[in-house]
Amino acid sequence: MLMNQSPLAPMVRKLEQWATLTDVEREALLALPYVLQSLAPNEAIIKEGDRATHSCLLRSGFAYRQKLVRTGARQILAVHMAGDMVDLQNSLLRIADHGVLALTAAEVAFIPREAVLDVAFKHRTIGEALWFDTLVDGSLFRERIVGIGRRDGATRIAHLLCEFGLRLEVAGLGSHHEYELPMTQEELGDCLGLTPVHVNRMLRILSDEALIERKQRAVRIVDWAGLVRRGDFDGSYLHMRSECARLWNPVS
Amino acid sequence: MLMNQSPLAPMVRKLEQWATLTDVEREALLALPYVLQSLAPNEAIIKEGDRATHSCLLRSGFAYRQKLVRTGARQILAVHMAGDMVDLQNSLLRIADHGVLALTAAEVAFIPREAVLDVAFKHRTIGEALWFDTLVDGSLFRERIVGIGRRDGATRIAHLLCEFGLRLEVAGLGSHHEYELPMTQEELGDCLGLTPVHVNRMLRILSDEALIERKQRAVRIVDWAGLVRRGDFDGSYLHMRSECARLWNPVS
DNA sequence: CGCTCAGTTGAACCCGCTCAAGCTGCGTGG
DNA sequence: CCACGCAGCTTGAGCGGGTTCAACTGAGCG
Repeated sequence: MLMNQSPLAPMVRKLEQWATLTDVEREALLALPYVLQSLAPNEAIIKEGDRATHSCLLRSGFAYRQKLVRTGARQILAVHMAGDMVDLQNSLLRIADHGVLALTAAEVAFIPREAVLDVAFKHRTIGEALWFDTLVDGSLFRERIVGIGRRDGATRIAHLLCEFGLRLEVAGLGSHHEYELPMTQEELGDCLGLTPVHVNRMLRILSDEALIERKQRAVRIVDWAGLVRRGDFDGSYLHMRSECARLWNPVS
Repeated sequence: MLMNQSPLAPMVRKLEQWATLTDVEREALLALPYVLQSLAPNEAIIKEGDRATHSCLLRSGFAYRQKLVRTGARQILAVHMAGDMVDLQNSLLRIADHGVLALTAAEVAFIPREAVLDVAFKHRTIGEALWFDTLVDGSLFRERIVGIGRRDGATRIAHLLCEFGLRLEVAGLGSHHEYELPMTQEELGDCLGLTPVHVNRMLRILSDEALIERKQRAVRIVDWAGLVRRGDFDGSYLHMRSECARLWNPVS
């Protein structure tokens, strides 16, 4: 089993965060049919309103979900990174209620919706893991609602920086306290319900408070515990394995 | 099969919105083990941080999901009505990342988590319907993010009034253009990321614009098409059967 | 009849927005 | 190798939607 050479290997890695898979199950996942594709920044994976026939595994790069309002403003709903299944949501619901786009250059694998459902219901553990994955996405949406609804600008940004660092580290893409942000300040604003100008000012404040250091898009978190406090961050909502809890709960 | 007399009948009704069930499947659902309970307003169904062992069917009344921030502010994430499965999210994820409380007096049926999973994976159609149900919850979360992040107060309220009316009508609990709001203005505010004072003023504006009429909590939508426009409402995100589309798309 | 909770209204304030100008880094081409 | 262009970042000044604080009204209830 040459798992690491399969284009679908990142999906196996991801699902093993949620469940322990047997060899048979891993093979069943790797045997899924797929079509590979490379995407340029801002190229659409699926457009709002489209009929989704395929699910999409993000193999490299970053992607984001978005919705537009009548005035033309954009709201970014979530940012995804290599290993994420970026379109279980839309593909299972059939009609896409939101768009998914490449944030950076990205490689994706499209898997037919029916094949995903078949493997999910043939192998209960896989099914539970996929379902769980969509539920964790939901948990991130909930935390986003709380942030935008009830936290001020600086807190929102601090929170996002914590979340992003942790997710990158768990995905094996970097360190939680030093990484490259793949988005512009405008995109950050659309993510957090702020204007780019305000994002800029709030980032400066976090720097001035000696919580982070920045050089272009590179972020170094100088005072992790401080940023966690500043961002009112409690990572339980990420539903990661318990080992990670030390990162947002400095006491334990 | 005395379906209508089973306390679990509302769940069957709900799932049949998402899938066509056979008699065998209906019976399998009604045969699920459960424990009934009555709840007073603001009584907790599950608290944030608890280990969830049961899923919960809301048989009557209203319930809501919430998260608290450090400052003490509350964000209401979703409001649920009779027939909704209010805790698939938490119970499948095991550790509750948000609390669920009764909004009004309510009757619920607790179903063991494992029994739900068993029936979902034994009957694929049921499994798909339950999964679909959690995905639709996710879709509502996404729309909420858009509203709070990118729409102003009056628009948010108009949008919520449209959503609520439609959901009540589809659940068989009322008419989309005339119903009783089960929440206080403070709760509305916590739902929409506004203060109660501002909710009050925005409701007045919608009245002044002759879109709605109010008498205490009773809402009558005088100009449905106008409110849909005012609230930038497009109900696709509810993923209802296509017949409903006429309600938010006055053209067709 | 008086208490309490929800709703209503007014006035002052402030966080975040808007508009606008300048800056920085970097790719491109002459 | 420099000039140019452009996209993203930075900073300032003024404005406004929504908040905060506070007082008052009204309905339900013991």
